[in-house]
Amino acid sequence: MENVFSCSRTGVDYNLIKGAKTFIEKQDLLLEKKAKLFALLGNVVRLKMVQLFLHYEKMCVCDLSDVLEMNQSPISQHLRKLKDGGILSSKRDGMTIFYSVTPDIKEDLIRIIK
Amino acid sequence: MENVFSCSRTGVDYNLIKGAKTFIEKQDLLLEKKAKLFALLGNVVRLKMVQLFLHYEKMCVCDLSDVLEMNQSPISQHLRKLKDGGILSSKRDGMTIFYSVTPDIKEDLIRIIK
DNA sequence: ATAGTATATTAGAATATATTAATTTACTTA
DNA sequence: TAAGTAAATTAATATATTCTAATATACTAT
Repeated sequence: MENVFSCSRTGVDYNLIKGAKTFIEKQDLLLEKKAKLFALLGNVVRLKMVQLFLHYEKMCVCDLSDVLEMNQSPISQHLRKLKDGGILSSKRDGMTIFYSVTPDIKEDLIRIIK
Repeated sequence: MENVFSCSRTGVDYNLIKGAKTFIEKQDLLLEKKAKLFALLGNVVRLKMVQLFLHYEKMCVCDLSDVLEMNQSPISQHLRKLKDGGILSSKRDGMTIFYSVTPDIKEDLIRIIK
């Protein structure tokens, strides 16, 4: 069997390596999912949006456009990403579409953003 | 004075908009900092690394290379980013450089990653 | 129906990110 | 001191991200 370890260093506990491999592989899907959430929050515009939603309950594209002083297009695009990621939900009210934090994830967001 | 609001919708509380603007501007630097942290955790390789460090205390480049089955170069590059971001610290021990979570940030990481 | 408005989408350009491959650095140890 | 090893760096490529600008869609309200 060929050597699957990268370095020829001594004093390494190969069982520990194997254990760590199993440990991290078991969480693969979960960590992938979490990484996606963090990536969404890793853009300062989206993080500001989420922070606003945590304090103002609901806002429309125009509101965010005014508050963040950005064009409507990128606001819409960020909102879609947040919606696709399950962070936001939307609901039409007359001519306006209001976004708000998806209830399921609200507590997680508060804990994460603190 | 020209109209600084993006939509000509009615029934909007402009004081609320201004309030939200102030609210978010006050947190600008903090949110920028947090977004950087989330961006670091937003890559699944780095997230796995951090998760490993939270459970195994310290690891070297070779360990991570073996556990994550990746070449040494990208491991080193991710480690540098995590170090630059204040998440990891390093310490040489003989021929090996061990990385570990910076104590200051450990509790935050546990809370965030959960 | 028609006009108007809020929002969504698309294409394109600029920038950022992540990996590979090769090389260099910095240290250890014989 | 010289050879060897772990780790860091660099350059190049591929891919992803974010914004702008233009256009399309979906609804409202007259």
